[in-house]
Amino acid sequence: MAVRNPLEHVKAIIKDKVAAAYEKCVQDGVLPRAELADFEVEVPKDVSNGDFSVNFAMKNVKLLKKAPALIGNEIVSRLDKGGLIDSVSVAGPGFINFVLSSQYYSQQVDNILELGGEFGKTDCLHGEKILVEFVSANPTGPMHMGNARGGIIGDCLASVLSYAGADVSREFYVNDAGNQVSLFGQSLYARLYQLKNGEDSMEFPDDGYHGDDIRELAREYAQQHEEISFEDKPALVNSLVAFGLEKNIARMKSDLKKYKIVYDKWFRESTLHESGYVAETIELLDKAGALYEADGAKWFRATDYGCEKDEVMVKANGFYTYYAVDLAYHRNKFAERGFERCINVLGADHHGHTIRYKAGMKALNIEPERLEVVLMQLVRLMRDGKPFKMSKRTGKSITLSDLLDEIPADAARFFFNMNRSESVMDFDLSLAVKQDSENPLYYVQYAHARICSILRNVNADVGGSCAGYGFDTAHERALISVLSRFPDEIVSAAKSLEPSKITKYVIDVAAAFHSFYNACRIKGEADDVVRGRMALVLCTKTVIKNALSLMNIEAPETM
RNA sequence: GCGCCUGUAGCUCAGCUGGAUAGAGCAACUGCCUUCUAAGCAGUGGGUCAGGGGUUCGAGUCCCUUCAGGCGCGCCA
Repeated sequence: MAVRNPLEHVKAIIKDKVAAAYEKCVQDGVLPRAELADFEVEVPKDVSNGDFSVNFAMKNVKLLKKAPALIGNEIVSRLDKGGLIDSVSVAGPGFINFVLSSQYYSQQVDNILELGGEFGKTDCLHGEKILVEFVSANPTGPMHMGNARGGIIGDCLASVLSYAGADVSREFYVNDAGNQVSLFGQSLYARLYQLKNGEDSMEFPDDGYHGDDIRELAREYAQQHEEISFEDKPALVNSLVAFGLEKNIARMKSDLKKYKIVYDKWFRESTLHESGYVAETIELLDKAGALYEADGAKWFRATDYGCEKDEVMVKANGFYTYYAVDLAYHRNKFAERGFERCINVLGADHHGHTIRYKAGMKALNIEPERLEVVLMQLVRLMRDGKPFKMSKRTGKSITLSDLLDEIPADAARFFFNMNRSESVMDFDLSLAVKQDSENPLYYVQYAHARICSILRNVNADVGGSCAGYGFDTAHERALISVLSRFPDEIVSAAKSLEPSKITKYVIDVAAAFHSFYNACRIKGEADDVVRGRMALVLCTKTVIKNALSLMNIEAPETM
């Protein structure tokens, strides 16, 4: 019977054994009975301290009124070792350290072999329905570097959550209505007019979109429409907006696809207006007594729900604010579509939104904890160790597709998921494109390719079992304990909403493997050694492959 | 002014719900290929965990405070 999370499993066993030993201590009268503080079983940083350590004695030093070392010794002398444990000792400030047996190690290896492609998956989120919204860039122009990072973080986070057993949807919210879109239309109109009547025929709106992509769209529009009449401006603007949005959205989809990001849903803001959902949301707030009128506008009493100031919902000109629409969108996620949790990956410049969303949710009677925000610091682009300047004059900066012209999608995916999202990130283009050890992706992929090479070169009947081989060397054991951690790493990444942990982890796996590879030969060793080590190599391959496939990165057979 | 985030080795960053002598990678130096991929391994040097208080068996981690950097505070989105 395979164990999905072996580390958690063995920790629970050890914990029970310690608790039972304490019970014996009480019966023997060497320790007083007390309501125990919770204690932990953990993997020591320094593996020479053992496979697992328990802080029972330190946690309960006050309750038990004895020195930690003494408590530890009493526990150890009454501990039932069973087949799993080789030795137990007390060390340092009072840790009870466990060294596990050969049997334990071969069990771990067989367990991973048995689970294969399933190893790493757990059901710690047992089917929770979770929506992850990420990127959601304005469709008024091309995507930039911030979107590149947010895209990877969101995509990998979604994968982590589904490995942890959740029912996950990826969503892109398309702002295809509102003020920005109307500006987009005005900009397109102006460029089209200039195109037909000369550059100086019309002044370009100050707050319009100055990028070249707008000119390009106007040109394409002109090519595809023979008769263009400037007389009915609203009609032309509408037509331009529809044209431009479709072009831009299609382009975002294809850029993201190159980046291996595929969404379950592209949710359009306009649908919230068309269905009357925004109006309905405002009505609900009104009924809850959370609205008032002032200066011709409708305000939300956000201060009653923990905000610093109230917010306008309906402007004096009758239009909804961005905030009102966004709140309706969030109500739609929870109330209409039944997501239990929603996670938004946002750039740090949007952090002020969080408290306002939550205030609105409270007023709408939706538990605010169900919305979680992953704040992502922005990316500083570097080249050869120096900040990479983008030209302001032309309005040009590095777009997501420019990035993919320079570096492979996998390298970008790995890099953008290396740091925790809240750290400010320097992204060095010249480093990412280098195919050597400076890029940790190749370090990991190299480990996988090496493994595949071993599998090609060594003829061994590994048949899915290490057949009880003891794994007595430090390198073998270190590798096995790293491998066993995988499901636990997924759980930890899922709980902290931090997919970068998986990247860090897979680097650890590669390091443990390379180390093992250099210390332990396989070819030419005795039969049982060959069988055991080949099984271990297969396990390592499984873990690297599973972790990389979670990140949607290739695991090459040769390099 | 108020709020959020950040500050760990020369550089880029880890450090799990507080745990043992604070760790990797890069850069520098020294070793290791007649045997499974040297895109690798082993080793050396490198630190006032921004500063100062506090909480306790124990603080890089929690609380307070000062300093430094980033960002946000529109009837923009």
